[in-house]
Amino acid sequence: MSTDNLMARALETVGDDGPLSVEAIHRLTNLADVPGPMTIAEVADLLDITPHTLRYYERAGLVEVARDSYGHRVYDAEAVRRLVFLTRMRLSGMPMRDLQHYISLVDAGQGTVPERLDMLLEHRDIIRRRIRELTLSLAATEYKIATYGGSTGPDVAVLDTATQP
Amino acid sequence: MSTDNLMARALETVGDDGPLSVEAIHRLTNLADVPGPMTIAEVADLLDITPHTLRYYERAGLVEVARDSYGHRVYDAEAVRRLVFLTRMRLSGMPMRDLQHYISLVDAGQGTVPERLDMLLEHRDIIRRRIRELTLSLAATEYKIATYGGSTGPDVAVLDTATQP
DNA sequence: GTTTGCGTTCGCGCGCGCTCAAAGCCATAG
DNA sequence: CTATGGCTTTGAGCGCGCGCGAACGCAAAC
Repeated sequence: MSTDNLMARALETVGDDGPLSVEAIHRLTNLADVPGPMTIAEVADLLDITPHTLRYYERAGLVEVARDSYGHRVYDAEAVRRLVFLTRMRLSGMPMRDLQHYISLVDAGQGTVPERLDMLLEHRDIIRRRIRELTLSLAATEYKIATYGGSTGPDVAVLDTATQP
Repeated sequence: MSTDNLMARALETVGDDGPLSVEAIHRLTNLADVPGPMTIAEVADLLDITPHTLRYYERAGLVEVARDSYGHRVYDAEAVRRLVFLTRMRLSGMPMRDLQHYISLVDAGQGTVPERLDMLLEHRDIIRRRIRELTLSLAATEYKIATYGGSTGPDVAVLDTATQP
C-alpha cells in the first residue's frame, strides 16, 4: 500500500495482461472522471499519495489550489486532472524538476505546445528505454533462476535447462 | 554516459528489439567472460560504475577483494562475476539491503539455496510488475502525445487520432 | 619533479517526500 | 456544556537510499 495504488487500479482496469486495447487506454487515461470539488483527503485517496505529498506538489508550484472559508484546500476538476497527469509522470520516473518545467510551459500559454510535445516525446523514449532495460534484466534473472546452481556465478552452466521466456 | 554503460552494451548485444533469443541471453549473461585479475579501474569501466561505487560495495560487505603488494585492489574472476550479478540486480531496482541479504545467504553455504531462489523469484515478479507499470505509463504518454491539445487536460479529446501502439 | 592512479576517511548532496509541532474548526459522546 | 478525537492549516526540519567530493598520502611512471 505504498504509493502505487493508482497504478494498481490501472493495472486491474487494464486486466493485467491484455494487449492494451484502445478501450483500455481510454479507461486508463480517463481514470479520473472528476466529479466536482474535492478535499485533500479525497484527492490523496484517489491518487494514492499522501496529503503531505499534495501540499508538497503545491509548494513546488505544480498546481494551484483554492481554499474554502476555513482555509482548507478545495481541488477543482482542473487541479485534479493536472494532478492525475503529474502523478502519472512521477510514477513513470519523470523528476520533479522536469515536471516543474513542463508546468511552467503550460502556464506560459499555447505558444509552448511544441516544446511540451518534445518533452513528452523524450519522456516516451526514456520509458521505452527503461522497459527494454528491465526486459533484459528480467531475462537475466529468469535465466539465473532457470540455471540456478547457487553462488553468484558461474551464471553459465546448465544451458539445456534454459527455458524460453 | 551515466551509470548504464553495461546495460547500453547489453542492449547493443541483444540488438535492440530482437525477441531475446536464447543465444542473446547467453551472450547477455556471459557479458563478463572474465579474463583474469583486474584493477578497480578496469572493473569500474567494465560495469560502468565508478571506483567509488566499487569501494562502497566492498565496504557494504557485498564482495571481498584481495590486495596486491601495494595495497591496491585486485579483482579476481569470482569477484567480478559477483559484481556483474550485483550491478545487474541494482540496475533492475533491487535495493542494497536485499543484496546484502542475498550475499549473506551465498556466504552461508548451499543450505540457503531455496531462500536465494525465493529472492530471485520475488525480484522477478517485481521486475515484471514494474515493466507492466511502465508499459501502462508509456501507453498513457503516447495517448497524450497523439491527442495532444495542450494543457494537462482534458486528456480525452480526439479519440479518433489515437494510434495503436 | 610532477603527473598519474590508487588508497582511506569524513562528510556532503540530491531527490523526494515524511515527521513533528502548534494551532484551528467540526463532530459526536458523555 | 465540555471533551475527545479527527480533520485541516503552516513551517521548519529530518530521514533514507545511494553514492559522490574533497582532502590527504604513497608509489610508480613520464
